[in-house]
Amino acid sequence: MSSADTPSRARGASPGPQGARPPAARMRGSGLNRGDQLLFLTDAQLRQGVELMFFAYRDMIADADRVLETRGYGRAHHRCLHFVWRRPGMSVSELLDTLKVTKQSLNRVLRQLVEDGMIASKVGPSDRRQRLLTVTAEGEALVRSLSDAQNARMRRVFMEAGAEAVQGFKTVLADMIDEDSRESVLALVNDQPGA
Amino acid sequence: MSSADTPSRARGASPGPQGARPPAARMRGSGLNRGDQLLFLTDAQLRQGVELMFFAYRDMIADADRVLETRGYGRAHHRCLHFVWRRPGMSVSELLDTLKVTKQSLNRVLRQLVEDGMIASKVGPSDRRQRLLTVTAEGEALVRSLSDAQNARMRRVFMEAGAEAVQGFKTVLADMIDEDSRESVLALVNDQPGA
DNA sequence: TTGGACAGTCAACAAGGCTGACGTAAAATC
DNA sequence: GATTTTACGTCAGCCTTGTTGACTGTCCAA
Repeated sequence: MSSADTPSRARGASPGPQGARPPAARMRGSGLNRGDQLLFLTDAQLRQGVELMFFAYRDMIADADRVLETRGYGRAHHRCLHFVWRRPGMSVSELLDTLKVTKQSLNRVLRQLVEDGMIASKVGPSDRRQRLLTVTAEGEALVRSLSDAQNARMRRVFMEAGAEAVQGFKTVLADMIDEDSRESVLALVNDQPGA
Repeated sequence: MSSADTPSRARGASPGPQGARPPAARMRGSGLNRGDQLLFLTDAQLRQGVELMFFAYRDMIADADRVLETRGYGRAHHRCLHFVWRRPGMSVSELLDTLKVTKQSLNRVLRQLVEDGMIASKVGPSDRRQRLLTVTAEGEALVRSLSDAQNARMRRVFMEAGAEAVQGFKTVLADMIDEDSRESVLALVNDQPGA
């Protein structure tokens, strides 16, 4: 009620009831009037975006959770392991920056992973205050099984949705990242593992 | 390395380095060969999808967090409040189903919200075992300020990305939801607040 | 050489998940 | 009518993962 159907700082165009799944209303560039153009900016549409993020993220993360609990690890371990794998040799503070948690919080899981032989930590050659992190062979095996679990879902979804939808998906998500960190985050995301 | 560039149970087509932001490679339906068609299904592309979900979700949730901490509430309160607002008069067990947490976990935050006068709980008229939940005027004001915070980001993103990208974004997220619950979740998401 | 800045560690606490056990009332079933 | 099932609340205790505060070790510049 109230502001739910207002045109979001833009213009008036009531969304009206739409079936449980809008059948890919392929609106091409120029074949629509001003009202249609802004239809996707109503508060109801924005709320749908937020809610979809919640449900999709929850179910996506669950795939990895099932693998993690067999090892006695949590999501924090997963994130830590993943990004060290992505950027071998990164320092603790670099990892801190990408994860945006406190160093004390990170340290707990990092210590476990090092003790378990998943991550190797060695003193930086130029700056001996730093600990440079790499995943061990065992750690890489775990990373692989974790990403396999999540990739299976992604692969199915991408396949069903098609290349064009995937492109839109990535465009929107990239824009959603905080502007301050967007450039560096996208540099990490788009970095090829083999390069 | 290793399986990172393999064509994902499909075919071989190496992605190769691509600039920090693929400039909207608008591949229309039929103007591409088999290799191009499957380019978006490489493991590297799938990994990007997962990572983008992580970063976008993190930054999106942060908007609401800033509002919540001024009230002394957490994300659990937010979720609870939001879905009661979306489905006024829902029972505790219905809320349990949508949130997928245990009743003990929910009960802790729900009790607080009722005590604080954000949510009203009254005995069900037909089944007196049930507690039917609604948000109070005060609760609705909080919901509003929370969604305002998140909608601001969504609005900017949707505006910048355009209707077509938003369509793709929603298609992919909807497909990402567990198949068992997808239908009921989408019914909730697509339900118009005013209806 | 000394004081600040930085990297990382240890300790304690809080939020919010979880399981298990138990109680109570109401509904459903036998 | 007696029994079982369901809906909900609650107590107790555990775990993960976030927080702040206090601390050590290292580097560098005044």
